[in-house]
Amino acid sequence: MSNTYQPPILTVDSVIFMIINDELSVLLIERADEPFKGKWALPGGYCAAGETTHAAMARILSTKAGLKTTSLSLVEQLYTFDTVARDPRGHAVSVTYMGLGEAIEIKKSSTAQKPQFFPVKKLPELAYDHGDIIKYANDRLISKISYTNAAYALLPKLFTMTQLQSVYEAILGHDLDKRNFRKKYLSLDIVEPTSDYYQEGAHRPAQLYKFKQQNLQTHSRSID
Amino acid sequence: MSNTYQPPILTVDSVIFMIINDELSVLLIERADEPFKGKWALPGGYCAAGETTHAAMARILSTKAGLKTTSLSLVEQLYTFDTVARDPRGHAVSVTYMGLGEAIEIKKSSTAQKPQFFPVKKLPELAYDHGDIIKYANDRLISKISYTNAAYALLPKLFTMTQLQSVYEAILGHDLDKRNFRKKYLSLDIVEPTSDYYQEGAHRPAQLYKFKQQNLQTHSRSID
DNA sequence: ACAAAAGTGTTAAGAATACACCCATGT
DNA sequence: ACATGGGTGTATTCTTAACACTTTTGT
Repeated sequence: MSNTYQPPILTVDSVIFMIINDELSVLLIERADEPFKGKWALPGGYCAAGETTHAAMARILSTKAGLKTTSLSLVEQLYTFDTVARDPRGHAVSVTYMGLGEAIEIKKSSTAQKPQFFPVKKLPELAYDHGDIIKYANDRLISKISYTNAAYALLPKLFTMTQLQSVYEAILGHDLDKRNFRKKYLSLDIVEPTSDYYQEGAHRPAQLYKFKQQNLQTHSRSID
Repeated sequence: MSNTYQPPILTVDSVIFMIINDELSVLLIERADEPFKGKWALPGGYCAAGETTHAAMARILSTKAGLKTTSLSLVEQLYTFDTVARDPRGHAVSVTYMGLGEAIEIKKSSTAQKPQFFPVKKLPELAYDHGDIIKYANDRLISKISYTNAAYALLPKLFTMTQLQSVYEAILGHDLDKRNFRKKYLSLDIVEPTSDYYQEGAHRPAQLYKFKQQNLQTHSRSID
């Protein structure tokens, strides 16, 4: 309004989930400086005038975690936290995003900030309110995967029904019945079988499936 | 990062819903100045350093629309929009909130900006991207009312089953079967009958019910 | 007696759950 | 031949959906 208007500091934090060894895992960075030096934090940083929050997220992920946004198959805004006393520099507002991708190797050499994935069940000591943010993201992911095809973003293009089921089990945190899961998932009509098979180990090869759509779609019934 | 850091402009916009004459309606203000002079807009304004977005929303609703936040039984953050070219003054980020309340009279005298409720089916010409924001809020409301007790925020403490059903019909946009609605809603165990009755017109009086909880609760099955 | 909204039950179809064995492969 | 994970069907219970008449009141 007046020419003395001073906006709050605006930051962006990202919760990047991947399934690693059948566990839902989140990308964290060890803080090199105070505050919270030595603690682990979500990749985050400042959003500047003229830069969208989404662009800021992409820039920060790339520079601080060596992760290209192109490795993420699904990015969704989560929530905007008022964090009046969170940053010692004063009042800040933090826009948070959730990103999902197929498991990849992070190049540790690309930064001094040691990006690393941790299973959400075994998190280290966290900086700021990042524990709350991860909890919020995890809750959102549980509901997204229940009523949408979001699992496509955590799997390779072709995958077996067992892999798909284990993504659900990792996120929902409980086991599912194999027969019921397959029956219901196929009846949702969002995946289709391919003519390829995946052979691994001393057992029958598994048929490979793919999602009909590689973008977020809501389906009729929910999985839980 | 550096001492030359300049954050984007931060604004807050509110989508206030009430049920008026059995129609879902949204609070709008006629713009007195350019840009979009004469068009209708969501109540919104700047968020300043040291002020949380929620506090900014309360202040703006009160000063621009004469509406106290205490008239709202449920306030929920919706989404944060990057609006690079939205405000002619340059890059802005807008945090949006949805507020639900029981239908009340707005004191028009309290401001020059003519706050007024419009049915969401019959909106006037809107400023900025406020049509998109209202659509987003409406979608969120539809899903919230389907799997939570959010309807409590749009009704008086005591209400009849017919009133409750008509809240659902106004939001979902289609009619529901009276017997099935009552059976299912009662089986959710989130409302309870009182010993009071509501007598209006030349017909049998209606039993009054109340919600067991006056805060947001997720329930097991969904209404649609 | 009539108009107007309140209130109430049954049946059929669809969805969810529980549960155990055979199949194809490598060693 | 055996170990390993892949793949499949049925019976029961629960949930949803479709549908019409009686009750209570004021005029």
